[in-house]
Amino acid sequence: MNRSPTIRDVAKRAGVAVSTASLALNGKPYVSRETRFKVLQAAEELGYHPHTLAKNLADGRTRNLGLITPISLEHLFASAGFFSCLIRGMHRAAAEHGYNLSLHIAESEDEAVSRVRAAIRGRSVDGLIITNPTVTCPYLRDLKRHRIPFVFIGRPSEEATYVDNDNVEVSRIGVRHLIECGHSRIAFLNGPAQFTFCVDRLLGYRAALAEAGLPHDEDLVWSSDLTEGAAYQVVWELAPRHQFTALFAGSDVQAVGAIRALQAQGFRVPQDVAVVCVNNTDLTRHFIPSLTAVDLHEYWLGYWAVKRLVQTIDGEKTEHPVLIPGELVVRESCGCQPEPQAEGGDGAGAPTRIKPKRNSHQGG
Amino acid sequence: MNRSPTIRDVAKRAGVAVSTASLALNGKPYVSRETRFKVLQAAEELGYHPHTLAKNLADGRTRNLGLITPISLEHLFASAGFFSCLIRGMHRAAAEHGYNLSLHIAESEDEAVSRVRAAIRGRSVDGLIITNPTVTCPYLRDLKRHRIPFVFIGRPSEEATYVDNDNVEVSRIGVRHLIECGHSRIAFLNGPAQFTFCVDRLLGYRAALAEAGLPHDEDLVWSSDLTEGAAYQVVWELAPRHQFTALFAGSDVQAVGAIRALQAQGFRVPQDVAVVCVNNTDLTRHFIPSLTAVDLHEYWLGYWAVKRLVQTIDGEKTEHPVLIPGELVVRESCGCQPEPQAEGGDGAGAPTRIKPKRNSHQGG
DNA sequence: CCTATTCATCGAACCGCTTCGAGAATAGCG
DNA sequence: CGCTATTCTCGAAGCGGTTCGATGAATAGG
Repeated sequence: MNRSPTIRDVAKRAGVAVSTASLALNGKPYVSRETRFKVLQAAEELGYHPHTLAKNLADGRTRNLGLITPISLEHLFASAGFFSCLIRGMHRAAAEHGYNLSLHIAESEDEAVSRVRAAIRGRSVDGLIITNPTVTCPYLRDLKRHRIPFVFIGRPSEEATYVDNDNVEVSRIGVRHLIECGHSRIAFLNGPAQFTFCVDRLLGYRAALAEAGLPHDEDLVWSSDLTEGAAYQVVWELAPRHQFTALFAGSDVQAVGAIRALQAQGFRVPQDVAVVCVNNTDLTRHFIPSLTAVDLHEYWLGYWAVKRLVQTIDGEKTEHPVLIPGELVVRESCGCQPEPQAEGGDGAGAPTRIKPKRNSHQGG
Repeated sequence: MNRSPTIRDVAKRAGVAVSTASLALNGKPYVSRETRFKVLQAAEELGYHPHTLAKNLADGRTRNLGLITPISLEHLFASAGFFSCLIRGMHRAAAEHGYNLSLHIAESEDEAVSRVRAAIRGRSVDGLIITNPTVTCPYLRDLKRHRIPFVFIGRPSEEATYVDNDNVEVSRIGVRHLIECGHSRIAFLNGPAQFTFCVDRLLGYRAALAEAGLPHDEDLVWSSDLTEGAAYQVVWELAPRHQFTALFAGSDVQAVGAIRALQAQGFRVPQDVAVVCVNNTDLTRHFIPSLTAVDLHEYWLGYWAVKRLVQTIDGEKTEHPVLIPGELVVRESCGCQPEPQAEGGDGAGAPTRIKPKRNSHQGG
């Protein structure tokens, strides 16, 4: 009937054996010019296209990459458009290497574990990318026992291949900018220390100060949940008790909470307190004042995660992590631009981008 | 030797034929109680888990659903966290029906077409979900010719199964709220008419006015691109030339552009002009004033799209579209003195809002 | 001129599962 | 008790590819 043509049909039409057809179709050696031509022609005429599943079953590769995402950290994702960018980057790398991306979203860590296991058991993927590894990392054992290639997005606590933002650099860039704007008393509103990225960012904050020969006042290091309300409260409480002229916030949403608190206490932003934050989002673009932010390049995070995973699958040993540099996007909140941006231009008003020095973050 | 056990191993250990093992394992009838037990036990002992690929090849189903997304409309996605929500909803429905989700992102419509074709040829999916169908809809022919089940997200121009926001309702809800706040001269900043959702929303706008017995002034229907800058320009130009006390904006970003323009001209929001917009996002939550918005429930959009697709795959004929209702989230920009109402959802950044001015005494 | 390689092709086995048709055993019924 | 249904089990034939080992033919080497 209308059954789509198989390689057997092609072989028959070309007058060759199935095995020969397979070789020809796949560009393998040991096929004469004419034979190859005959086969290709037959395939063309028949409108032949290989059956993915069959191919995969036969050669034992699924050509599938699984993305495991415990969405419990959803706000982190959703807020930053993180997820979309990440996925796009992953998708591009996957496409470059002929892989497919399949999604495994989990509402909880337990569910994430069971999804990892299901993927392993069903042998439905050649490798796994796991975002937001937690401290416990319960799947690690399974992954290692079954020798299934995997890459984490985000720095895990235990040793494992991972791709992450260069969070030390990220905050260093942000703080350095504030220093360059002339500030020396810079508060840091960090996220909860349970996240490795917050730990790393604190290092960057200190590094920037040290670099500039500025004293480091531990009292200026604050911390709040990633919500606006939490940030508001912390800043509301701590701001009056300290001397500072600038604030570096761990996220766009925290920055907004902080700014509201500051304004409520009579500080003007950026005149009295300059603000720079992490995460370049719609919010930082459209907030008033628009927020100077460190862009995390989530796209490349996803891209390199897949790249790395593919390398692992191909048996290349690449132990050291990939770190994605951040990039400063200067807007109004840091107060270093005399004029507010041109109104009505192309949306957010063209921001000034400051290129970070290129990190040689990729090995080969 | 560490080869994972196959159904043959199970059969052998249970002392039955492979075919019997298969029946037992899959809970099919015509297997005696004891035999079934023996097989299950053997499987358990061996740690047997079926090989997805083999299963799929054998019974001709891939258990894969493809998501085709032309990302050209990325800003639409990214800005609303649209994509993440959509995907989560899709994922949930897919999981409920035992399907897998595989991603096919395209940077252009051409690429989308080729991805659709590739998916069809490779027979790698049982069905396709296609977001943002365009007017031309070039894949439609292929889809129909190959009889592959598909569902659109967004109303297509041609006839086809689709799931969409109930865009007429969406704007009707928003405008109705403004009317209830006492406004009668309500401007509408719509998006480009090339999008079906903009067309629909205009209908809703008119319906709301008509319902309330208010006159409809065509001069108050404006339109701009979905960017802040475009919105700013349009409002900047048109606002002074018309009498109005409220504005309904087609998106969060447009609303921000409009508000900036209004403020630049000396209008206060919400005192002089009340604003309500479509899209409940981080931006609407955290902007000052926070924006009253119609939440689009993208999660359910994704959920129902998959649900519908599965129905189609199962051969149920369900021609009429699924329309997802919107939901009004009242905040400050409409000026109607919002209650501290609980927002639907998980509370990430929900209006546990701390109000800077009025409530400054509440702190702590 | 004869043998050792290399090249080109083929048939068969296989990947791991489902399903079909057939046969044996048991049950139902007049 | 004989005959048809029903229940249970089995072997074999796919699903649509890849890959291995064998077989000639062509080429090269001595």
